[in-house]
Amino acid sequence: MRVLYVEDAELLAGAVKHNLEKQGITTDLANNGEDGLDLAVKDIYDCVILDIMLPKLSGTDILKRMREKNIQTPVIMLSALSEVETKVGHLDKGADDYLAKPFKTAELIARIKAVVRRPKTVDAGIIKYGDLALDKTNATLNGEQLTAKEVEIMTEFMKNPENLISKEHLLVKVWGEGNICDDNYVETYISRIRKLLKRIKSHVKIVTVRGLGYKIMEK
Amino acid sequence: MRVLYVEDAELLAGAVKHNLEKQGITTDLANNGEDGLDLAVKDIYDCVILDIMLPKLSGTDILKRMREKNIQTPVIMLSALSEVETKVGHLDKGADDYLAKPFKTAELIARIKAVVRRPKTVDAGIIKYGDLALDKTNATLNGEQLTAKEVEIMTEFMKNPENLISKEHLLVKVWGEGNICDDNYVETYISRIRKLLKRIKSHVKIVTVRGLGYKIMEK
DNA sequence: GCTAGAACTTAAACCAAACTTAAAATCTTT
DNA sequence: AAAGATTTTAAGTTTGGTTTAAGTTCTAGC
Repeated sequence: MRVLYVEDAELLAGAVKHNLEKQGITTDLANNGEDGLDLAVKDIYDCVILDIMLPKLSGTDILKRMREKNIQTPVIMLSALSEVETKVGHLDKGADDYLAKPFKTAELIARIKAVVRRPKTVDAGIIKYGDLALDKTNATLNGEQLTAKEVEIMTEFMKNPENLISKEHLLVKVWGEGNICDDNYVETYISRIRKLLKRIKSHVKIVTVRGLGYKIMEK
Repeated sequence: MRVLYVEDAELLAGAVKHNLEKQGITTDLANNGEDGLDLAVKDIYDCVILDIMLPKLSGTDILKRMREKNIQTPVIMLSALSEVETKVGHLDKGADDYLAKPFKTAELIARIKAVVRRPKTVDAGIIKYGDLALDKTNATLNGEQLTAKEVEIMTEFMKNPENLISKEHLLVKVWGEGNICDDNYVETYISRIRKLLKRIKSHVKIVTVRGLGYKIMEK
């Protein structure tokens, strides 16, 4: 088991690391938010423990960025503040548990185990942009069922939000290199997807850039 | 959302019930362990909240009996004691979360939501979804006898409710890696299972996602 | 404001994927 | 070894995503 602990109080961090490792939990430390986010993104951990008050980037921000990047590692938030609202807020923002400072290492270990033991969300192939969430594994956009081609097109847009994507690019990615290219394929599907976006009342729009292609933007 | 709250301090129980219901969470109350266990066994809840110190049967006992009976409803334990060991112990015995008294209702609500949101634990012999209960040890679905292959297929669906499952996945899981793959195996069985679902008048449907696979959903 | 090319929309046709059914083969049980 | 249950095979049918095509609307440049 391997965890990341992002904490600026170095004395505390060292003590916790020592205690966790006594229990066989390898612990990486970061003493500021930027380094923490960096490690959380680069390396694979079983669990990430985030202090909220941190230099450079708060724990809340790290959590947010991680989930944006689609990293679904379990996260436990730590804070000296015991305000209930904060707790509620974090759990809703994608944290898996919350622990108030000061805490006993035994309790932290229990929480880590509980959180790691939970079955993984099957493989969160979810890409988010604006108010949209594309679930590639389930082929749904905000819960609406999509067809295979619709998924592939939306993937291209959502992987490159606000970036121009040419019809040729879509033809290659979705229909494959070999096939004869007819822009009307793309146009037909764009039309259908726009209808869908309107139906689900999304604020995200597919904008046409005449002669060049399309891009998605928030209204 | 519907929860059961087992608590002998009636004043507290009433207040919590009131606050939960304000948030749209239907709350059943029991003021002793026996009634609590009874309700937990008979009715279907999204979450069960157990005080530990209770007349007749302790919260710990209720938890134990529930898990023995293979009821996998999420459980949150409450206690005035804040000893870490107790917390650790309960989490290891199958509780899903732990909250120390006194607590604020907002915090309880956050925990309930977090715990309900988690994907279901499955290893157990009985898996439930919607109005279906698949008993793997007896090979029955709502009492109807199933064949071995039918059980395995339903297991895959019910372990991942509302999630897309491809034919290839089913072929591997049910027929094994080595075998020659013919989608028609899956199709014939899906057809039979659909007939069965109709016969028992279940609200659960197997939905086809053309080109991608199947998923189960409540009508 | 006119025009031509680009982009959009719609509906119908097509065809591979999915469904159903029943009979043959295989495995189990007595 | 026969009876019964389950699984596999096969063939005919249906369905719906994709393609095709035709008509309409938009937009940039004159």
